[in-house]
Amino acid sequence: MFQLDLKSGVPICDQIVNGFIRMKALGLISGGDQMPSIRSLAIKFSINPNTVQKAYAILESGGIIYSVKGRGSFLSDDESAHSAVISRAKSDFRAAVRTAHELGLGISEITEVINDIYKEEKKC
Amino acid sequence: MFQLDLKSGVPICDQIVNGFIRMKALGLISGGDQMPSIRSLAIKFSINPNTVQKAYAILESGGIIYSVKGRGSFLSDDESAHSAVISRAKSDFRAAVRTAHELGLGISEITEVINDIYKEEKKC
DNA sequence: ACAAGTGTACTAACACATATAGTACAGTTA
DNA sequence: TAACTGTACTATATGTGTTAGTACACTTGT
Repeated sequence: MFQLDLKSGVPICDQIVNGFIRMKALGLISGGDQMPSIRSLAIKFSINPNTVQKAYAILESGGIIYSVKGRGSFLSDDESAHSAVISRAKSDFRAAVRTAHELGLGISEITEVINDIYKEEKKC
Repeated sequence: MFQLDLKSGVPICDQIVNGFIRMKALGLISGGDQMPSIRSLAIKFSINPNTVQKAYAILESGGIIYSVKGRGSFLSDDESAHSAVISRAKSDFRAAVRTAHELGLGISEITEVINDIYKEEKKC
């Protein structure tokens, strides 16, 4: 399970959303798996249930999970929903690159950062 | 001179800060150059002078510019201040890459975005 | 049937950041 | 002196994020 950084400035609900997407991407969870209940996750993270609910609502609006009243929330089998979220992440990343470009970062410095973080994949 | 996107969600003061840093990086302005006055820039962009003042305060706190009461604001000669800001931008970009990596974006998708935005530089 | 757990849907309040509006003061320059 | 400059306030409005509390409908296990 992922962790939260309450003082990072990143909205908690976004951290929860990204946490589950990351777990899906890493194969730690897969389609059909039951999500933690809203209340239990709120207790675990010592945050408000409404915040978890908001995160789950975001995940459900994106088709990443589906919820059944009285039963719980489950990870969707729909791979296209997951890839759509990845597409949105790509869009966010594009904005970050654009900002870096505007501030004068050269392509060499950019690729340096990329290679640093993706070094494991490059070895393959 | 750069332009503002009032509906981008990016704070206006940040856009102003980044705009001048970008101009410095591109060589459009250099150390000792006089900055536009707070009021004139506010009129030019049709925004509140306080917003410009906040942007200038950020730039001054970072050593990018210095202000003289009654005379105006001027671009600093201190290159280390500018490089420090670039360093911070690099750090922010690193965080964005890390997020993209965590969400499962492959290096091919990453490089695709990079090449798209830096295409002009690649031609050189 | 009952209790416990589940998602869902509200309203209210608070904190914070952003931006606007207006005013005032101190210093410089022509 | 007039017009410009930066600086420093207060106040207001807006939007977002979070917390708090309540209520309802549904499912599951006993």
